Order: sequence, then structure tokens, then C-alpha cells
Amino acid sequence: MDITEIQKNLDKLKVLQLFVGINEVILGNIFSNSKLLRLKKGETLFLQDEQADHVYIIIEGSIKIFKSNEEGEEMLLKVVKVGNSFLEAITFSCKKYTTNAQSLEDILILSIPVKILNQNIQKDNRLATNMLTIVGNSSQTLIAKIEQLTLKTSVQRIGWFLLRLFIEKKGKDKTIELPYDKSLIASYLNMKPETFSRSIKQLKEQGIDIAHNTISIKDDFALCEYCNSYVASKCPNIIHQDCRHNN
Amino acid sequence: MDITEIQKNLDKLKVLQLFVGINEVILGNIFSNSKLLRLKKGETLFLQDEQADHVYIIIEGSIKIFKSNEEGEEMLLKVVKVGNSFLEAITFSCKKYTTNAQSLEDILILSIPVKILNQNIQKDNRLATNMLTIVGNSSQTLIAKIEQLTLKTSVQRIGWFLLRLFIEKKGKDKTIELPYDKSLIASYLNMKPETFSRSIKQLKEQGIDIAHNTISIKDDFALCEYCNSYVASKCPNIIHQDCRHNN
DNA sequence: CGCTAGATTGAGGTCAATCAACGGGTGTGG
DNA sequence: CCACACCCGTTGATTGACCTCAATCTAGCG
Repeated sequence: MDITEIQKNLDKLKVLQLFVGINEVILGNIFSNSKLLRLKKGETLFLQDEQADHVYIIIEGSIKIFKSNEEGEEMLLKVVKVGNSFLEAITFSCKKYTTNAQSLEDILILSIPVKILNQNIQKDNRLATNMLTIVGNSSQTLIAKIEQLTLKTSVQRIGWFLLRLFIEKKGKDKTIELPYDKSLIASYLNMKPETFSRSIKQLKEQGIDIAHNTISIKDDFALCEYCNSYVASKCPNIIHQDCRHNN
Repeated sequence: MDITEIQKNLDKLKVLQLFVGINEVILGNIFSNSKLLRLKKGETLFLQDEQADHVYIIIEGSIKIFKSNEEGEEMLLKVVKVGNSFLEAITFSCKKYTTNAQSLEDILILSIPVKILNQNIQKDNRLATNMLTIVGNSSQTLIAKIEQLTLKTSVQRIGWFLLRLFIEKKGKDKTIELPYDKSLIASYLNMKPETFSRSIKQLKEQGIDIAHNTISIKDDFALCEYCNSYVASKCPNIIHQDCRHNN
């Protein structure tokens, strides 16, 4: 019920993918029934098998969504950054979280009761279609991840990851920074830090260099061989005539 | 426009998850703009990167959804059976299929133009929420698949697959038939047929026997060690006091 | 009966994991 | 200011799981 603080963040909230095109009345109802939470770095947001009664949207910071087995091994599913929700973590049928969520830094999040969300879905169709788009996209990302895990080598997975980083930044820079610790990236790509380290050496021979946390590429097309059609659809180089996915 | 044939299958169609609770007018609009297709075994329904302008629902038979790389290797994502759709194959943003689909036997399918579906989503909220449930569930299945691929050995993956088969059948039988070729199952579990074959031998020592296409288990709990919480939620044995997931 | 596709078995190779040691930052306390 | 511990990342040596290739077996079918 900390409406005043929600008001302060209203501008950030209204433009989120989940709330695009939703009228003020619905938004008001959702926000007035939601809460803002602050968590310190490393705190747990929810655990696998807990009752999934809230949906979260990140306003500041980032969190990791992961699975773990009885041996304590972690399987990093995704890192959720500012402005994103993670609806795929909740099931619409079984009502329990199927993953764990932990903050990677100090975070500020909006916590929406699932019940409230469901009530408003009935009232505003746009909310349902927005959610559909979000869950649909995350499905695509999951499929892409499966493709990488099953059909690609460790070097190829790193190349693919770096390519996505460069496309995300959209800048003309041939140099960018790694967004997380190397061991976290390794986990996301399903390999051990040692393997990550060794694979990077192989990439060096192809004009892709990682020194400390700085990645630099020889030219704009150094990573093209790690592209696939899903990534290509977001790549500014797709217009280039040498691009495999140019059509 | 083969309405008469659609009429014949109306009973089958109306009870599908996608159409639950949708009123007759909407259904009529959807069906009158859809077509029934018959494909022979092995025919291609759509290919990766093609324009995704139709959504399909299977009325008879089954199909496989898979990715393939330039070397022709296949990565089986899922097998879609009677009554199911595969909305996750379409993107809501990029409008291209991200996977391939091919029939595993002679099939009869309903082909709905995406445009028609979108129009009716605007009119009937229930259609949107039904889709949300379907895509949400498939997200969960994808997450479960990633978990298996990354954290489990080949023997564990087979055990998990067999467990799901037994739960699906729900019967009290300790003997069931494999639903597809072993090589197809192997592909689904991301291993080679040879590895599948060798892993089965290891399962024999635990009271799980596969002779030809018949699986038989020593007792109802032989496969319990391959369970996880997502599978457990559908397992009749979860009420048993020895069940790890009983709570 | 022979043909063929699928399944099994064996031998050998490969990629990534494991285990262990080391180096370079960073922070803390004396 | 230095000594020390600690974490992260790197490097080397070895292991192991799964793949590859090839031969053989089996079941189904005309």
C-alpha cells in the first residue's frame, strides 16, 4: 500500500511491456494492490516449489532465475533485468514456482498478487494479450537456449552469447564490457568456468578477444558465424549483403 | 471452407483446451475461416523461417516439432499428439516459424489463419486466457527439458521419460508400450540411439526392463528416483508416504 | 526367402568435466 | 605500509560420458 512510492515510479511502470495500452483505472487497481520490495544483493525472492502467489517486475537491479538439483548444482535459466517480468516462472496450472529467483545486486521490484492480475485479466483483454506476448517471447528464448545446448559446442555457445551482447548494445563500438561475472555467464551457457576460460582462447584466433571484462572484436562481422535466424531478426547487419540471413 | 467436414469433427474440436468456454458465434467464425488438411506420414507441415501465418491443431495423428542445423542434425523439441496445438512454435513478434514440423503418421489437422485468431482474441477474452494457459504450460515443459538436458545423465533422462509415460497412462499396469521409435525418443532426450541402447542396460539392473517396444517395471515405485516436482504434481503416487514430493 | 530399416554391440576417439595448483587482484588487520 | 587471506580466473593433467564408425543382429514384409 505504499502508493506514494509507486507514484514516484509510475513513469517507469506505465511503459512496461506488460502495461502497454492498459487504461488508468485498471493500472490503478493493480498498483494499489501491489507492493514495492527492496532486496539486498544475494537475497532470495522465491524458491522452487513455493506457492506462486505473486508476480514480480524489476524496477531497479537484476535477478537470476535458476534451477538447482539435490547436489546443489545450479542451472541458470536467465538473468532478468530492469523493466522485465518473468511470468514464465509461474505456472498457470500448478500454481507453484518451478524455479528459484535470487537478486544479483540491490533491487527494487513491484510485487503483484497473482489473484489481482487474474481479476484484471478478466476486465481488460489487453492485459491478457500483453502477457501472451511476453510468455510467447520467453518461449522462443527457451527454444533458442535448448538449440544452443544440444546442437552447439562450448565455443559456439560463447560466440552466440557475445553476438547477442553486441546486438543488444546496438552501438558501433567494437569493444564492450561483460555484463556479469564470467562464472555466471559460464553457468548460463552450461559450462564450467574452466571450459569458458579455455574456449575464449580459441575465439582469440578468430579476432574475438576477451581481456579481463572487456570484449573486443576485429570487425563488425567477426561474430556472424554464431548467428541464427532468431538473433538475426534483431541484428543491424542483416541488411548487409554478406549476411546469411539477408533475404 | 469445408464446413461440412469440420461439422463432422465439431465434437472433437469444441472440447479442446484452446476452445474451452468459447461461445458458439466465435467458434463459428474461427471454424468457417479455417481449413482441414490431410497429410501423409513424413510430410512437412512448415519449415523454420517460413512466414508463420497459420496455427495448427491436430485432430488425428501426431507430428514432431524440431530444429535442425546446417549439418542436418535434428533436435527434437516435442511430439504433438491428438488434440494439441503448438502455439509456442509461432512468435508473436517476429512472425516466422522458429522450428520445423513434420508428420509422424497420416494426420488430419485444423489450420487456422493467425489473422483470424487475432481478430477473435480481441472479441473474446477467454480465447486469450486459454492461449496463455497453453503457452504457459509449454514454457514449463521447455524449462523441464532444459533442466534434464543440463543437469541429468543419459540414464536419468531415460528414466524421467519413462516415468512420464507411466504417469500419462495412469493405468495400474506395470507394462506399457513405447509410443515411438527408439531413435525418435533418443533424439528427444538428446542422445544417440547407441547411447539410448546402452543406457537401457543400466536401467535393467534397477528393475526397469525394455524388451523390444515393451517396458516393464518391477513395482510402482521403480522410477521414483527420476521424478521431479513438476512431474510429481501429476503423479498418482504423490499421496504415498514414501514419495519425496509428498507434502 | 531375401530385403530393409531399426536396434544392438564393440572399439576407439573427442569434448568437456574434474581435480589440483597457481596467479593476480582486493580487502582486512596488524 | 606490509602480511595475509580470500575470491576469481587461469592453466595443466587426467578422467569419464557420450559420440563416431563399423559390424552384426533382429523383426517385419513383400
